[in-house]
Amino acid sequence: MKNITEIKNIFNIEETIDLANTLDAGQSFMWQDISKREKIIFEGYFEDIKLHLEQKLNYICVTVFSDNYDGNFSSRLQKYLGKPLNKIQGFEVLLKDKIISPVIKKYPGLRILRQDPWEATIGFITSSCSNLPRIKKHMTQLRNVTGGIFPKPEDILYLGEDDLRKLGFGFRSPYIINAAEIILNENLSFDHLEKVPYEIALNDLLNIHGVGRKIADCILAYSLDKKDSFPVDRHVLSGLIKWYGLPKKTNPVFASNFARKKFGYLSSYAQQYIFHRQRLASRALLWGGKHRSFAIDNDIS
DNA sequence: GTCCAGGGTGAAA
DNA sequence: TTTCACCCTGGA
Repeated sequence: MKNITEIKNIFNIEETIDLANTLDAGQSFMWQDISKREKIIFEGYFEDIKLHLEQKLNYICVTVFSDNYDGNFSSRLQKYLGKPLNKIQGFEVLLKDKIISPVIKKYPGLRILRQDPWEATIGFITSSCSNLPRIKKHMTQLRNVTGGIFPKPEDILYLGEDDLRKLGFGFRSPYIINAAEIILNENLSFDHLEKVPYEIALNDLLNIHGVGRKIADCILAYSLDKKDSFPVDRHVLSGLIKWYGLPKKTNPVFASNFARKKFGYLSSYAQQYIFHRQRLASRALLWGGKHRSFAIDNDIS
């Protein structure tokens, strides 16, 4: 049913951002691809306000379905959308990497998001041993339970494990409860994690039951701006083995430490590009194949 | 319809 | 250090 009281506000973000590969390729599970015909549009929420982001050549057209936002909304949204690699000091090092360099040239508009850490934590706990469509479905359902506003830790506890299981979270349900408890008991503060170095933030996150190294690294990289985090999932692991000479049976923690040492503060970008290369390689679409990217090559070429 | 595997983790061998 | 169960569902 169409909501006749729906208010639309439109503004543009005058920057090149590759929406599809930034919002809808594993960093976030909060965006739905609602593209039709030639238009690339993603629907999602920022600060619990419903948005449409439409991919234009050199900018993003933002439609806000609310009147309830302030003058700094746009700049906070820009911060959420992160920075392109070429705005990171010393990024040229990655151009010298034979594996990463061609992917950078293909996807210069790929960014690292700065999501809300609480939402990211729930999202990545949910991602464990699941797949993209299902994770997104769960995240959407969870948001809908609380009327379009993403549930706070207290809402999660109010829901309880049984209701989470009914929503389909399965064995991840108690993990989500535990995350909420740890936040409410003030044993973990995301504001604090943002300020401390990677290692300390990592150890704090590992206290959440159901958060291991991979999920912690995702939270650190994609919501807490820890650019020296390098999440290793099965795809990235096989990429590292295939392209960087790691032994066949390397475990993910060793691989992550190896990559962090190699890429330093460019780790999260390096990881995304290796992930994309592996993702495309596995679909045999990399060179010359059809793919969805409306990124415009500006000053990286 | 049935079968399998999916961006992992924690506990038990 | 290695193996296994854990929930559930999209896609073959």
